[in-house]
Amino acid sequence: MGNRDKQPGAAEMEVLRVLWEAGPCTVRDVLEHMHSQGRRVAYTTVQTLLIRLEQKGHVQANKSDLAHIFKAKLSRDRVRKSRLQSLVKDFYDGTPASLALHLISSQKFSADQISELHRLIDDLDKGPDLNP
Amino acid sequence: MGNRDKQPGAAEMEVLRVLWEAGPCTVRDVLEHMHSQGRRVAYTTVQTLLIRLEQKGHVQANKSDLAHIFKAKLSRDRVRKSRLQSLVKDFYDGTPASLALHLISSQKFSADQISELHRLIDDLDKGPDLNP
DNA sequence: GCTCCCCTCCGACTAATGTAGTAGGATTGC
DNA sequence: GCAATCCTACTACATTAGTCGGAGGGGAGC
Repeated sequence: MGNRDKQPGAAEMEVLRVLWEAGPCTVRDVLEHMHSQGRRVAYTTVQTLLIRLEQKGHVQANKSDLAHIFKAKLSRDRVRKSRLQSLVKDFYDGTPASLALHLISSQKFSADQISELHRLIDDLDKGPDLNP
Repeated sequence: MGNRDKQPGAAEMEVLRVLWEAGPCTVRDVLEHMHSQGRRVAYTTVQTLLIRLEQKGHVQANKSDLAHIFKAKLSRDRVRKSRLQSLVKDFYDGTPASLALHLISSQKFSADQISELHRLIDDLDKGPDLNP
């Protein structure tokens, strides 16, 4: 027990998001991205966040240049998966399908989405394991 | 900004879960439920958790008897909704339908679930707003 | 009445998280 | 070569979350 799959905190997530969207960044790059999205935060705050993420192994730092370049090691997909799993575990009986059913029975869909759904479900019928 | 919709922490969630499942409880009730699920924790820890939840308005305390009785005010459904929303906002473009599509295209379903899906989607076709 | 147990109240400590200031080295523009 | 600028490193502080111990009140049983 201990470091199971603890989600990054909110501020750390904001930084990760920038890294995912913009690719490898210096502290200043991240800062500017955040500022341009209206997020008011100090240079050193971003720096601290990046360093902590690095210490946790969620970010990789290239320190060969003066301004270090930080790159996300933890993928967006991994975090998404983990968040999804924890939601499903806590509220949908551990069964992703339950969540799917819940969504479909309670959300509004556009016509496009409905045909997409039809297509997907028909695929499900035919053979769940055809496309790798 | 500030207290938007901050999710309860992990330990608080455990306590809430007991309250949701077992209904109104004393500190000891919650403690015993947790112990019986193998969760090792001290009496006063549970007490603190309950009191903090009360301070946040997530739990209501009836103090007329010697042993106070705590009842969840924050519903499981509300937390579920909030967790779902935040997942969708962060990873599915703000569109629950995207999550639904993703789930359906990436998860395995049982035959039963597939027919359930068919049923639901057909309903979607006919009239999305028929059943209130 | 005395003792024991259970309960609440209060305080406390640690770790994590969010936030940022300051010091001082390196780079660059003149 | 010097000043302005940018960067890192270090330190710090507040808040929140998780954890629990001890003091002291009140009721139950002898």
